[in-house]
Amino acid sequence: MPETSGKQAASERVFQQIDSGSIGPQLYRFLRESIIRGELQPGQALSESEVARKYSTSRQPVREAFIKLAEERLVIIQPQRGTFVVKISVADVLDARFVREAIEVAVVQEAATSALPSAIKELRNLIEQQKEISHGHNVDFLALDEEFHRTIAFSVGRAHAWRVIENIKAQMDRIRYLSLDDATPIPLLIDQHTRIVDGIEAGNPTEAAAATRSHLREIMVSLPNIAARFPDLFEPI
Amino acid sequence: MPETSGKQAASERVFQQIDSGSIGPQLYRFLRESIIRGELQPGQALSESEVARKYSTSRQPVREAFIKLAEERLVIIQPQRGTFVVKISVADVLDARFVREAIEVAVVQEAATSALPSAIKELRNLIEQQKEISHGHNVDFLALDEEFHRTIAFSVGRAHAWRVIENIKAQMDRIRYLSLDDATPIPLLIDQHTRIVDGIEAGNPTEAAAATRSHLREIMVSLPNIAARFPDLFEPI
DNA sequence: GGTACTAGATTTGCATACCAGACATGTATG
DNA sequence: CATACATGTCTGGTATGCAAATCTAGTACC
Repeated sequence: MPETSGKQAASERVFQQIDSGSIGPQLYRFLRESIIRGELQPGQALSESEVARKYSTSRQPVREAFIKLAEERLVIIQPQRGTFVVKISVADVLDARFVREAIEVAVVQEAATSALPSAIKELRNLIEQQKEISHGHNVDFLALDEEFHRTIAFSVGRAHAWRVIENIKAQMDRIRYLSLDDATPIPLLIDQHTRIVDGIEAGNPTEAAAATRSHLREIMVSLPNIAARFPDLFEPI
Repeated sequence: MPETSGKQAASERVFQQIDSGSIGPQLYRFLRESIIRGELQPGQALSESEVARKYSTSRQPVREAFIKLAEERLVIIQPQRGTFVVKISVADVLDARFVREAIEVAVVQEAATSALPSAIKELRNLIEQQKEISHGHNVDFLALDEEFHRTIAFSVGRAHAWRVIENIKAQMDRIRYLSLDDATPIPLLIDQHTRIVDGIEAGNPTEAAAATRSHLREIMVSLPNIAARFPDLFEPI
């Protein structure tokens, strides 16, 4: 214990990446990513004190992180029993998808009526980057895909709408990480991205919306397969 | 201090209404309502220890409530400075309205294609109740209005979508409480509700969506007036 | 062998103690 | 008079201790 006070040297912590701010939110982001990536298995127990020990902090920030995760339905806190990574619920995924489609379609329609040329250029640029992803690096595609959707929202000043989507999206992302290999082929997704930008550039909200809808419905194709392949990770229906 | 242990008799607490669960979430709901109703003024400081004393609890649950309120942008936590009720931001209200419209239009469209007769009956019933509200009891109308919208969502199994709306709605509700007297006349709002249900019953998603959109845009009419009338309660642009 | 019970270990919720940073105020200094 | 500075008091962030509920293991008993 070389530290004189409670505050730990930030660089000692495993989860300290480029994160800033106080420990609670940092832990939240770290655990959230771990759950989404499947590194923390559905059903697994997460005790406050255990996590606190592991990351050299106290129970307090851990507790705050747990509460946030519980609001997103990524963990469930059972008082006096324990906190557990929730199994993936098909219903939750579909609920999240529904809300995401509703918001994102509205955003894209706005973009189709008012996006600046610079934004369209940025989107085309992102699509080019997506094309350059080597076969098998599907994780990299996920990041670029997220950036693509976020860029659309920000291009019309809908940062708040994106924040709502971002929260909700966690449930969908768990599926995407599970289906890294047998999901919709990347070239097809890139085509869909292209259609979206085409609709935006053409100033055609209807077309852009339709393209966004079919793009966001791809997950409904892979979902049943994934649920069948990993029954242990899913909530029984 | 007649209590032997830390746990207080629940009935002693002011905010104990019909609330259940642990103290943190209860406090959250209570403070949230207080802010929405304007009983806690925008700009007002809320110290953790002060609130804890006032409601005979410790700082811990208060802290959890503050964090939740901060996520909804109802308060802002400034470390080592204080926590303050945020002034109403016109941009935040419009952001919330945009997302709400997107989600709720999607829900209503679903309702128009698959709502059961029993749900339609319930909605008509709610409209009748709204008509019976005596002049000047606008607060009662707010409750029935909320129930109307929630009923539509639940009638098509979109509880999750409603939960998202509910969170976001806080920003809009602050305006509605400020504009209790000079807002859109209640009979007009009831007409709009009727149009929505008509569209649903007719199985006409387009009509139901259009009615919902215009209904949810009413706030944009009153917003500038309110912002002009209560400049102190609003974030300077 | 099976069942009821008890003791211990864990769990989260809540309370309390301590810390560093921000701020207001009063004072000394130019 | 103005400015720099010391200081006391507030804040939220963190650490820790305690209580109640729950689960587990083992044991005694039938």
